[in-house]
Amino acid sequence: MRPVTLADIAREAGTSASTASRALSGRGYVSPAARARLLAAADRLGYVPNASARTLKQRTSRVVGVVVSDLGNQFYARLAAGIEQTLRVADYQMVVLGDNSESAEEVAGARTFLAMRAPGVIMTPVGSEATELLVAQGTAVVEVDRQLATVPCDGVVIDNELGAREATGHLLGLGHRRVALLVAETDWTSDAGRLRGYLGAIHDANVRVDERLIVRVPHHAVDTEERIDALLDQERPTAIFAANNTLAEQAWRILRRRGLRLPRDVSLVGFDDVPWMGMVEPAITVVAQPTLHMGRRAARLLLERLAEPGREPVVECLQPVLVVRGSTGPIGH
Amino acid sequence: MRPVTLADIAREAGTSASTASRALSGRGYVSPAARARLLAAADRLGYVPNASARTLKQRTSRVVGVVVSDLGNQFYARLAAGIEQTLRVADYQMVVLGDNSESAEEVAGARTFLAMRAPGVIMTPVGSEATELLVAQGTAVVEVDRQLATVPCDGVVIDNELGAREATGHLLGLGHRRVALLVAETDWTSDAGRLRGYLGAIHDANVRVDERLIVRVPHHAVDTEERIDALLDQERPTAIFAANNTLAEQAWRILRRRGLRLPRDVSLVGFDDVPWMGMVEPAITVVAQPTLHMGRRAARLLLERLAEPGREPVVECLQPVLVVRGSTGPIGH
DNA sequence: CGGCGGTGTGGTTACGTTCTCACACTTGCC
DNA sequence: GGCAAGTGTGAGAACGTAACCACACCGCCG
Repeated sequence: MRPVTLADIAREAGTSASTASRALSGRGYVSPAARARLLAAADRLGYVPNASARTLKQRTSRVVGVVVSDLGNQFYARLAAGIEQTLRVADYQMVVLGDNSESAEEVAGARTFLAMRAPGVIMTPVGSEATELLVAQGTAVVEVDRQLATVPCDGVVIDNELGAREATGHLLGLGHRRVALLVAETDWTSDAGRLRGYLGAIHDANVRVDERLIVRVPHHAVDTEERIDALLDQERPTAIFAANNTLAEQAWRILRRRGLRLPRDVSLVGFDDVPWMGMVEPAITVVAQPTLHMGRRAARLLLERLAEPGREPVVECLQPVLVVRGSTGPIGH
Repeated sequence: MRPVTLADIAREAGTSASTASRALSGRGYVSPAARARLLAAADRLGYVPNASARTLKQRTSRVVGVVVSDLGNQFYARLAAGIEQTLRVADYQMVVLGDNSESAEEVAGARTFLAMRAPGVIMTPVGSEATELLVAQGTAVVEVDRQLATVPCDGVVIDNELGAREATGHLLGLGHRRVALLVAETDWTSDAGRLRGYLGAIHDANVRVDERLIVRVPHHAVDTEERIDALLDQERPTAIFAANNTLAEQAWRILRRRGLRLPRDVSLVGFDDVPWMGMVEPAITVVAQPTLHMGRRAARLLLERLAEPGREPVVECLQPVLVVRGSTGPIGH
């Protein structure tokens, strides 16, 4: 039951371990005859290479670390799916770790990946420490969805500002003047960009920004509903722009519970298209982002960097697209 | 920039590598003074243990392999999320691989995990070969969602037959007699159980089973819509039981496109509750399964087996629960 | 006082692979 | 004929850790 080693198949084929290694890894000279004997022996004995021995010797592994906030969230799951697909065809493995949007867990994850000698890590960053740690040790890092790094590294983001600007502009174009914004209270570039886009659109329309219409919801907040309720009670917005998919869902539930009709009583725009948004009646107007594609792109960027370590950092910015559906309409009277 | 090794911190603290190893791994005698010096040195130098060296030496790793059909499907993503949560607190890492419901890819994944010397693997199996391979090499395997293993191994499933029986019984109780079944055409226990539950309920109600009402949809089928259309055109069922979340979604879309009203024109029951089902109007009656919990349970089962390898295989069967919502009602006239 | 169990330490080896090097043999070319 | 370049092979040394073993010291008891 002891696993079969290179030495075993070398003995079986009557060669040395060196030759066996060359035959199976495909590097270096091996005569066709010897190669054939070795491959046959490996197959016969059911040889499985020992990845840790290889990693130890080569000082790098075929493992790419991925750290996302929460695999349960559709957005991160799709990101991971895209990453996995791309890595798999390149014969890399994906190790997924969840931080709970906690910087400490993210750093712990980084240490884990360093321990595994992962050549690269892809993450939706929460803080900058993890990236600093990794880059300092020579690990390639790709940030996805937002940029927090204080050191140069690759990234894949979408144009949050543009997306938010279009969403808000769409509402303003329909005549809305009291447009509320629900946004996560983070120091992330994603949320900052969406806020900026919102403000920019309002400014462009020569509407006065009303701070009371901007609801900043902290992470892990338990009183999100109360905040939205308060907004509706006190500010009576005619339209709401919910800047991520969970806020959109909560807003939608509250509006429905209150019996408010979309879009007659209030218009709603979300950010990040998830299945329910296209299925409810009326369907939700949303800024859609190519999530799966972002994952694929991030993985590809990482692979490129591994192939060419000296390359200048690249930050890819993808375009979101506003999908107008039934939840938005002209302002009521 | 060479990574810091045990030897480095041993030198720094004036001890041998052996002592350093004992101090940092916590196994064996080390004087408090030496331990303190070593921990300080490790911290100062930024020591990161080399996981591959450890794995090589100990002949086992802290990595658990997970292979699911498709991370993009909410069901598998939640499963993975539950697994990851549980593994993380036990200080194991999760490597996720997607087969595309292809047995060959599943086997390739198994080889990968053997190469990584993963002590255990959790999978939603597609074939039995991968499990056989793994178990033959001494790797613990937990099957989730369905059982295909030909060798004894642990498993976490839900009572598909019961769930389907309740769903079908619910429809029959509402007076439906032409109850169609949409089910995936696989040899998986999950689908087989759901079919059995459907048949059982119909039989119990003394209704004749009409084979034409049973639509078996092959994997990767491109003509699923046509099949459902044909069912509606030719058989005019008054109720449909869609035995997984994707079939439910397709059925729902077709019904809506045709302008059929739920539940007046036709009743619809799904299997596996996903967010949109509770949000559309009317909401979809569904057999809900504790997906996240299944993932957690599977991981826990694996950890238990790793702790006690000789234990008899355990197959945990969780209970689904029928959530009655608006998509089902008394038969029209 | 001799042995004995507990404490603490370091040397050495093994884990399985890849890589470097040395060497042997074959061609081909000046 | 000799020398260079190409082809093929094996010995041996890493890679960084943990386990095993030997040893040295302490206090204690008979």
